[in-house]
Amino acid sequence: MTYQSTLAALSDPMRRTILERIVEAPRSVGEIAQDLPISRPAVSQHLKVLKDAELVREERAGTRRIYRADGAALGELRAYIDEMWKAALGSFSEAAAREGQD
Amino acid sequence: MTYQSTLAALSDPMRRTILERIVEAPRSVGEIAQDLPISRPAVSQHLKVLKDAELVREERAGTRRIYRADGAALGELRAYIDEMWKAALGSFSEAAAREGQD
DNA sequence: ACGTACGGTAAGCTATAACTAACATAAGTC
DNA sequence: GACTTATGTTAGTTATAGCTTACCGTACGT
Repeated sequence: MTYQSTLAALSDPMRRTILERIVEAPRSVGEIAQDLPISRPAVSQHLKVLKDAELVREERAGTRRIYRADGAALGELRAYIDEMWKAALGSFSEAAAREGQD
Repeated sequence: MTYQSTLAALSDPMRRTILERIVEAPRSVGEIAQDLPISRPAVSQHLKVLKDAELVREERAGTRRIYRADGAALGELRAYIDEMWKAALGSFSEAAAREGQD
């Protein structure tokens, strides 16, 4: 159930946008906030959620803080989704087979 | 951006529990509600969300409705997570390499 | 030491998600 | 056609997520 925080973090579109920027390249809070239609504190709050979910790591550089993507949490979520995906496909192909047979 | 509804649906723990049951085997609403600590209408509402997200298909059988897992939406989400995961690993290994080099 | 830049924190507001209880609907049963 | 079973729908409540504004802390430059 480690992926609870991961899924909760990713369910917000603004947070996904932020994470996508960070994944593309490590960035400071200011850089991230610059292009977004929300205030800098709002970005800070989103970053806290991402950091708590371990989707992102904070790295201090003087007065700035650089945020960098962390793959571990995504890896766990990936495994979970993958498992369910395979199981769901099985359920679906069963249904297809049954329909074809009738 | 098709995975917005998928992620929103999966972000709720109760909904994940419900989906996991359905993935394990197709079930009726009553069967699902039986083991859960929430009311049957609540289950119905969760199922609506799962159905709207196309994580689940409804199949009528007399007065009952059987819910079955649908792999398509999970597949799309899987691809998205996978892409980000790879990119995040890249970002992380860069950092590791940089640390090793210093 | 003072000023400035960068960013986290707190308080307060608003929208919405998740739940229950009560009602509505639809399909089999006699 | 009334009765029952199985499920969706509506109304109303409560908790919480996400936002903004205002404030606080910390590091660097002079």
